[in-house]
Amino acid sequence: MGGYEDSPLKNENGAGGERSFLESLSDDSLLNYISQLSQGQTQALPQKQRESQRPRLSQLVEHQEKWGDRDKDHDKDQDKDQDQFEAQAQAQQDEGQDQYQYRDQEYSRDDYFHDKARQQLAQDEVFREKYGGGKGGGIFDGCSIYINGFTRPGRLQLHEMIVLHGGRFVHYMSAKGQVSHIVASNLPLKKRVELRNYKVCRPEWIVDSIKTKRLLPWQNYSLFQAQDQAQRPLPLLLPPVPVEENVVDCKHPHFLEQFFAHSRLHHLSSWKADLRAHFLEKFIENSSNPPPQVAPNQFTVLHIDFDCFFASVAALCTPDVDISVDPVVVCHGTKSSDIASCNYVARQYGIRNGMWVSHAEKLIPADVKLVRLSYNFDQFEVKSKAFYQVLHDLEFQLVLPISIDEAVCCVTRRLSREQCEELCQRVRSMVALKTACSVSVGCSDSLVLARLTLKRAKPDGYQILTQSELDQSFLTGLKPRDLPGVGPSLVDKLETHFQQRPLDLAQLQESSLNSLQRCVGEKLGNKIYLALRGKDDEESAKMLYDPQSVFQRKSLSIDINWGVRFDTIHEIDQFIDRCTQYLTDKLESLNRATSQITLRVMRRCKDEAIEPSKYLGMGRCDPFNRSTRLGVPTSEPGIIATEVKSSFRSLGCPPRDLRGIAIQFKLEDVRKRRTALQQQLKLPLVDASVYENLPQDVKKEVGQELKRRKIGISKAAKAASPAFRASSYEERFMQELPTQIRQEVRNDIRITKKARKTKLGEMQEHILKRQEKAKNYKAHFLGEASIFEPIQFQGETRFKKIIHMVLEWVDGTIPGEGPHEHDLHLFDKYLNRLSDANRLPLMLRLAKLVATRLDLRCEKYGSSNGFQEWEKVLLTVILPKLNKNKHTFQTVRKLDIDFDT
DNA sequence: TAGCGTAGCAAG
DNA sequence: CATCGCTTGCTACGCTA
Repeated sequence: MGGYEDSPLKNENGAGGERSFLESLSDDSLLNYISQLSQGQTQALPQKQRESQRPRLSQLVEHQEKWGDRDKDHDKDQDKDQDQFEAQAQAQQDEGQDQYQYRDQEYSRDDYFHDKARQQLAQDEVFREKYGGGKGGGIFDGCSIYINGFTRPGRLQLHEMIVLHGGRFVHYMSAKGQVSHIVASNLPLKKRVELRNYKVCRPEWIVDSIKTKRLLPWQNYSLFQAQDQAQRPLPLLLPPVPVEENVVDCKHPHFLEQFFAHSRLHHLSSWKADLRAHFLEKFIENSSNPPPQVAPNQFTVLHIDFDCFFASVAALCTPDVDISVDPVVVCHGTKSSDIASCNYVARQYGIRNGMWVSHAEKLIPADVKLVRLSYNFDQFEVKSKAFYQVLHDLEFQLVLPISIDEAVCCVTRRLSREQCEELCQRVRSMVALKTACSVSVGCSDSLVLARLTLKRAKPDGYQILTQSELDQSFLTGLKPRDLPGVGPSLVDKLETHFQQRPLDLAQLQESSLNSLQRCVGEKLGNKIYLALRGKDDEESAKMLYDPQSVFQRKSLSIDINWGVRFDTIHEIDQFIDRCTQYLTDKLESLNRATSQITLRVMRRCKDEAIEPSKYLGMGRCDPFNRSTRLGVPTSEPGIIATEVKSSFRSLGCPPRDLRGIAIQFKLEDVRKRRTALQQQLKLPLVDASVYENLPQDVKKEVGQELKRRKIGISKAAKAASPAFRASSYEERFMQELPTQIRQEVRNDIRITKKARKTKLGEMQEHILKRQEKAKNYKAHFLGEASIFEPIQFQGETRFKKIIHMVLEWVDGTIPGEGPHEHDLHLFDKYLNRLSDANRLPLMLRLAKLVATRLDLRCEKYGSSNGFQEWEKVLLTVILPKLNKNKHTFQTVRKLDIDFDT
């Protein structure tokens, strides 16, 4: 089984930006190709040749068999489709809204576009012969040119010029490697980024080359240079664009980055994750040595923690601030800004961490000045590093990271009181020496007591107490809140349950296990019961006995609950895309995958002000959760984003009421992954013997490509026949739909298939059942921005009727002048509404049907204005809509249809 | 009764 | 100016097969 190190090939575009031949293949084609190579059926071409000739395996291997009688069958298929349509339409006439109908469409790869491309190549040839373009010796010999968007001169004229002068006119950007030049007059930013590695030039390149009768250097006509110059602001009219430093608009592409850069909580979380990862790394590295086994009750632990870490470090970095005299707080602002950390002088006035600055100001006497310091995240890291270095140098058997400023250190034997004293003092003086900050230390023979003694030791001190020394007097001064795992909510529960406010730990110790469990639940009750006796519960002790499992990452998530203000679902979609990208990048670097995604949406409470008192804060919100199982682990941003967007819609939160978003991935178990799962879940595998048989020169390349795609090489797979197990395209297609839609499609297929075979009665029963279900579903989810709102076109909401209408419209206008502008505008609006509602399958189906229609009429009307107009509509209106959601577009890419225009 | 999805909580 | 309310993991609880 090959390892899965970080993929070196990720997005690695070579000069010229061409994808390598292997990269351009779909998984199936790749596997097919490998197996053929292995059997010597396909000639392994040298790199150069492969690049230029670029055999379309998809065509060679899979099309050929079907090609012959495909055209003949086409009309028949179409009729059959229509019949099915009618049958369903009939059966569902009374349902009124059959919006969720999808049909078992064959989205096979031998599609309109391939047929079309073939035909057009042939046409070009005819054209060239007819008008006597140079056979060889043409100006554009060897150039494959693609025209993007509106140009001047127009597409048709350029097409003619290119073909007549020996060039190849590329109609669709299906495999980007096939294109040598792209001609465009203007490109939107997104496109520019996408195509930045291509030779993109203005149409004048073609015109001028023909004029001068030689191929001019394309660089002189580079579109990007021209556009960059055009976009540069005039120096006097516009003020210099400031470097955007503080982006607080969540619609801005760099919002996440900016927000995180300033968020203390984000820093705390990621520091913690880093520390844990680092710990694991070391732990595994050292596991060749005898691993530090902690025997039950035979250890000493020190819980070590900085005194008001942020405040101390920030004060150290600021001259004229004395942490022992001035009341210091660390915060961003002056009013509704959270206090991240305050020193003990400030605490004397009742100021606490988490309090708003405005509140703190009120607590301070008029003659005292509250010192507000800003965060210095870099310095926090520096101090923390020094801190952990000290701990490592002290040669504890275990240094368990709790957070940036806090650690639990373990000695795997019981130390005498004197030894404990010495150790505590040693730690404190060493840290003070290296960081100029004070830490406090709690020391005991259990984790929980170390934690409690630490509380007592603060600030700037240490305390030692063993389980046997624990008595009433120690507990008397402590509150339930001091127990680990007990927060405000549990305190309230306990105080209510025991009718004692405030509640003392000494009192609580007297209550029975049973009583505690009734109050807070089984496990928590037990945990508190044990803690009051100085003992660790099993869950907490795991940290000592099996730190590896405790520190192993089990989930990955992103939470944004500040600055979230959107107006439209598109903006939210974009935001989801960015969040997903952020997470999948991490997934990639962790080399892990997810198969369960949870979306949490924070929605403004009905009675909460639009703008809460905290600047850009979330205010009071209602949370909504939705989780989805993918069935197959993935790290593909496209698949994941589709899923999340779908979940978002199903929660029906109006865009303007959104105040927070969280996306969480449950991670696959690291040990089970890749071996058992791959086989169980039918991920494609390449047989090791097949791989071994590959010619040497290709083997390495193929190996890298397989790794990039996370396709395993299996020694176990059957040596002989099917070299891989790849699911059908239909299945693949389904895999990439949002689960919710997928379920509907599946359901539909099942019903259609069954209805074909079974008796009328059964069919009706099914339909009744489904109607019922659909009704319930609908009742549940009807709301703003729901995906289930009926979408109208020409006063019609039934999709099958709409399809009929559109097809009639297409048919009726092809022989003439094409669609009327007004009609087109209405159609465009309808498509937008579909797109807004994420009704991808409907859009796909519509696109596919129009494409098929054009295909059918091509022979007869191919040269008519109407046909060409419609072709333009397909390429510039319909398909770009599918492209708009790049993530869903993936589905399409896999099918080898390229919807780029 | 196990397993699932959702919600809530605590921690730093 | 404001302000940067994250992220992980456990537990409880209600529901359903």
